[in-house]
Amino acid sequence: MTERAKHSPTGAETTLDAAQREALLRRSFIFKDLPQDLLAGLARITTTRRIPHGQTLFQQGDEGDALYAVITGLIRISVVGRAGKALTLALLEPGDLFGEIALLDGLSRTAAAEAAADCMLLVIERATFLDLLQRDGRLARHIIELLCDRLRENTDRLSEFAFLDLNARLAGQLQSLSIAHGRDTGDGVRIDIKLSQTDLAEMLGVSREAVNKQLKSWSAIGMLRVDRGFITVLDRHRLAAMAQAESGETHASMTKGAGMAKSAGAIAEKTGRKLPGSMGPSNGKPSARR
Amino acid sequence: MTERAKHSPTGAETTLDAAQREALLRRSFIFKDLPQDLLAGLARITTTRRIPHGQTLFQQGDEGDALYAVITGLIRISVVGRAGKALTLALLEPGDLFGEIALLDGLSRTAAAEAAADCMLLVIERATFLDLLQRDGRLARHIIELLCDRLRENTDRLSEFAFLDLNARLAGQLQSLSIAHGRDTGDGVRIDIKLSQTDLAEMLGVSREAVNKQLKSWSAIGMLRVDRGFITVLDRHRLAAMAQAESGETHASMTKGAGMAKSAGAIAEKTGRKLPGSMGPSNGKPSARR
DNA sequence: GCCCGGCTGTGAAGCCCGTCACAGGCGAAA
DNA sequence: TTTCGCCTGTGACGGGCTTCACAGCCGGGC
Repeated sequence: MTERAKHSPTGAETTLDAAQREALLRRSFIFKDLPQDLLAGLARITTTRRIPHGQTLFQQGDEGDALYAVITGLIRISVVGRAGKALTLALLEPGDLFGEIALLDGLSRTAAAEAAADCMLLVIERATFLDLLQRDGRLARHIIELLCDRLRENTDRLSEFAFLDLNARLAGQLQSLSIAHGRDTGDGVRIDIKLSQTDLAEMLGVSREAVNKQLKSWSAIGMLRVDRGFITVLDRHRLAAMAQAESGETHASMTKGAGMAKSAGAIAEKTGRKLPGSMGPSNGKPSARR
Repeated sequence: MTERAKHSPTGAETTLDAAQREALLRRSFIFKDLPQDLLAGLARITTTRRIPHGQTLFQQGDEGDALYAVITGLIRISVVGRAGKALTLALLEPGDLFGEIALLDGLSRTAAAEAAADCMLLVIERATFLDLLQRDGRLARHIIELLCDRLRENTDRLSEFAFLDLNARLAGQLQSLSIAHGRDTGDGVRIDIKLSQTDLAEMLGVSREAVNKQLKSWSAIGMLRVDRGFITVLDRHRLAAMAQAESGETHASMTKGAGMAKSAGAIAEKTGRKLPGSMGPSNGKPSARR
């Protein structure tokens, strides 16, 4: 695997030949079944870009003139409130696409993107992409599916904010993270990305201190272990149970038959959060609560 | 204007001729510039449906086999938490489309839809619509714009949850409502839909009591008037100011230059919440915080 | 080595807002 | 008209989180 992209220490454009770029494109479900020739054409006009850890790629409010795909690394998507507090909307991993909204509707970026690790990205310019979009109906279908996916995630997220307390949200977040970035060790699932408690707090929209205390109390009861910034989930059933708990939990036996929709999987040993009858468009990957 | 749709007391299918349906379709920006023949074809296979106030059209988790457009009335889109609490995601008025997500991606409905007033709806069956979607690229473009719009609204909503307290959110909600449903009376803008305080609470994801108290305190200082369930905004500048306030408001002079993006308009006598440079795809209407 | 910046851990104080518990009002149905 | 259900209004109380204020730790740069 001819690694020609390793140098270029400045973090600017790097070289990667068209065939390699095409292979990378195909990893995103959006592009994966475009006709060969279109994809090859697209690969030719696509560029790659390195972003060092900590650098911001664009700010909320910027012009949206490109679409990105994560090749390696981790991208954090976030918005900031007027008091300077940040809310992390998503953590994107290799294979994920981002920046599509502003690109598609031509308005300003809804959120900022920042490298949460050294990243390599694939960049597709606006004009290029829109052109391609016009030419192939299948691409439009895929974009629509992508957007629907996002919309569903957003709705879920909103429900969590509205219905769950810090406790449950944190548990849920840890579940998602352990699915997306977990590595199975002997005694539990270790979340293999370095996340400060501040990072976690910003994902949930709560204070760092509150996260700290909850984490401590859970590691006290042996539900998880926190080791130099890395979290290992030791008892994932208990974690799942926590994630279920509603704020005003009168554990009355669930009024109606409805409402189950979202639970179901989590307990019964799941890898993703898809409904049974579905077969959606998505990646195939479990989509770590972006 | 031959009103042939007034009877059918059962609330089932009503008659409305194809030309009328076509005219209605054209009111949604999604359809408005489809080629004449396609639109006419679509109108022919479209049906209308009446829903009496209070009836639910579909539940969260149902199969999504149709797309709807509101002709008259008001539709409430909401999700429920396990404790039975509801969160209202949107209040849709004539011209608005809904039910597109489940229809497009084939998964289950993300939320429930219920008539918040007697409604007349336009119904487009799944197969019909997908067929049309395949046939006309412009439709896909419009759908994409619609979805982007929704996504932006969702992100905004999420920020509000994360950054603003009840106070500010309520103010913001009233602002939006007064834009979407306000009628200018001599002494202020009256919100012309009947909303119980419970309704308001469910839109914000807070308790009814809290809404009541806030509303009282505002009417005490003359910022608004509450009269038999109808709210009139008397001092909309003050209301806008309240909507700005951040929870942890240290009114330190805003650390960075960024972050303004969302404020800007509200103070300076605005009618909508669009950024200056924008002019998005949206309806034209100010999009009442769905 | 040593200092500095960012992370972690913790306690105190307080406030926002949810829950509970009523009381009263108004409109619609009986 | 009376009743009943739903909406409004309000106070008490408590808890969950935030903010503030430190202290200790660890790693990395000089």
